[in-house]
Amino acid sequence: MRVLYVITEIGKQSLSKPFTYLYDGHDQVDVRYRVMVPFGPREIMGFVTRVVETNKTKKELEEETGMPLRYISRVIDREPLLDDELMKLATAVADYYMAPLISVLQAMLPKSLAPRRGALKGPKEAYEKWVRLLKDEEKGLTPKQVECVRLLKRSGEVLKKEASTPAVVRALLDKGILEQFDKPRSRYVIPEAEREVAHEPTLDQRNAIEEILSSSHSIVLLQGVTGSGKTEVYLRLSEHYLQEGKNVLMLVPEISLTPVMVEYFSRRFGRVIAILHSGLTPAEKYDEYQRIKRGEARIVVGARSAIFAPLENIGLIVIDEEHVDSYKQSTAPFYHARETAIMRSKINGAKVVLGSATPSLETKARAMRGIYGYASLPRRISGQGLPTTTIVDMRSQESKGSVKHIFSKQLIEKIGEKIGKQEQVILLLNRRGYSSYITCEKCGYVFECPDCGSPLTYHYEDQMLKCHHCDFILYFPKVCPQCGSSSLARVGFGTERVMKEIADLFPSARAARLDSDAGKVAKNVASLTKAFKNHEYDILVGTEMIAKGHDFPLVTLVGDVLADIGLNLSTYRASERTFNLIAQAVGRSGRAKRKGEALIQTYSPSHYAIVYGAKQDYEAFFRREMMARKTFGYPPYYFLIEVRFLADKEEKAARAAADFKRVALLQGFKDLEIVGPGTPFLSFFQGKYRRTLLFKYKDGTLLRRFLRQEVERISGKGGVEAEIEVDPLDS
DNA sequence: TAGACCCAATCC
DNA sequence: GATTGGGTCTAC
Repeated sequence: MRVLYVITEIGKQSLSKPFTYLYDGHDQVDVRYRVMVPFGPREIMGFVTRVVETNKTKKELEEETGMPLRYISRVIDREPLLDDELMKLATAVADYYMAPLISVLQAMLPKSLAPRRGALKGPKEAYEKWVRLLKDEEKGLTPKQVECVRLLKRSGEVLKKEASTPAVVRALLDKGILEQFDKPRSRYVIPEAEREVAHEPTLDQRNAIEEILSSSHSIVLLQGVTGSGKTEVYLRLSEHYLQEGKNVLMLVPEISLTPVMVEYFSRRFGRVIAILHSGLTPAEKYDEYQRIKRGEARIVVGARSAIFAPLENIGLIVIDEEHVDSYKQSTAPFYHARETAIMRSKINGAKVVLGSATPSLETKARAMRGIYGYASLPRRISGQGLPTTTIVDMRSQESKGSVKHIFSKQLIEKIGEKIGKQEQVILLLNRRGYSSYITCEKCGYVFECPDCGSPLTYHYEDQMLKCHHCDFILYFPKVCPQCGSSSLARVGFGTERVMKEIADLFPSARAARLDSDAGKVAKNVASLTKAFKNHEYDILVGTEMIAKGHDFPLVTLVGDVLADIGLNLSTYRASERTFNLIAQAVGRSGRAKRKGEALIQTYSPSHYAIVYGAKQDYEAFFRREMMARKTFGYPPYYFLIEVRFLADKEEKAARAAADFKRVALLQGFKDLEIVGPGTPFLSFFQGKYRRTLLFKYKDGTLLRRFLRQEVERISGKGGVEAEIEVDPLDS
């Protein structure tokens, strides 16, 4: 007889302890195996964390534990689900982020291998489902269905899962408006890129490589200005570790940046690369996962979740653009890929390289204190200096009626000049849609999202009002629902509006737009960037998506249409984000032979994030921002943990938060400040009211234990759910 | 007073 | 997360 300790697939704080089951069958079963277990009246999946062999009978064991024990229903795996290294990593992540271990396991494995029931009907099929439009009809459809129809009208054939939510697609298929068809799965075949002959690294690059390899630190910050050739350093380092027989994990901040990185690596190293990110179809992801596990790949390139790749014998982990927020998962277990990489290197001894032109304050501070090693690339590889930047004070621009111009005179002149010279222009505006909100000029009514209360953004392309925070959408109505007036004003502007202004001002210019609306379908991002690179367009308009990573040699002007967006967000990182975005955007300009220029339009021309961003003066920004962090008690001087309370009644959430704070204060922790109870930006969302408490502390050993216990204790009681996020970025 | 409905405790 | 059972409300 074997006693199995099993954690269940239910990733809830209150259920994160192991349950005890019995097994006397003949199948192989051990720790790290998945099993099906009876759980109350039903059957769920579990994951074995401990096995004890015994000669005792069921009865004796039940007497011993003082509760009735049940037998597991069956064993699922034929071998352990994870190797020792990944299991240790999962435990470390669960521990640090105070998350249920099962939720970490679920986050790190492909759906069909995760410990959850859904994995049983997992996707191992060799094809994938696509949809296309059968008839162009919108009558009698819900807004979401219409949105889907219009997307297909624009994009043609689309992967089923990219078209819309499953329910919407199902409905449209039933109505005969869409048709579904199978395409052979395009297993991500790495394009057999022509092998390049590696050119000589520059002196700076050689120094950086030498510094990283000889550093006694296992974690090294590689700080290099935009266009300084960080990628070449990654490639050279990879070559070094591959030659030593070690493998390489290469992380990029976004899925859309993987193809570029894959191309660099495949040109240098051929086909030993695997790709891992959440944009792959389930079948592709399963394939790649197994391929890595079988040892067929030496290099894994991917986004956040690729930090959990089952790659063995890793010698090097690179986190490119380590400062980017998307490395932090915004749902449980809320892990950060950079911190996870560091945990992994402690387990497997790999070297971690954190690359950035504008490192996060945390990373830079640790490098300066000697906790991390440091290497730098101070010059651009082209020999070009950084672009000349100009800050344009929009307050002094003439007004056209009551509406401010979107473009200053200076920017219009510059755009004309550049496209006249057959050079390219990037216009950055970190806001999607046409106008930021719609208001009635008669009664002042503002269209708001009924689900979360934020204003709805008007989208010209499909004539819809959309919520940018949840997935609510609505037809653009002709009249005000409050007073019936038809004078609805479109206030504020987004990327769609910029496109329209460009079309009016420069009718002959070829302009393209790239944001997450246009890039909804993954292939669009790749084809648009490629087309722009080939000079099929003169102007590229987009959100921060276009500011990162890409190398467009013909771009000599970057215009930041409104740098203030984001500066007023209620997060302690508002300045850092604004600075990063400006610095990254400016860095897109003049990367090749021709000198670049950048123009920053703003209503806060003296804000330090904008001034230093325009100058790309990272060091000055760092010093100034560190002062602010120290004064206000934020990272890297203090650690943060946010506890959120969700309930169906506002008072319940508020009461739970207040009670929690009172209990916490009674503990008398030193150097602890509790901010709140606060009302988060989305105070009502998905049918739940929210309140938050922010814990700011220096030494968390006792506090962390208390928080975990207390959250576990109150969670699920009195209709309130509590949730912990360690190191929140948005507080 | 039976049936509908809601909530929250329980799951090994 | 899903189920159940108990408590309370409601309609006749």
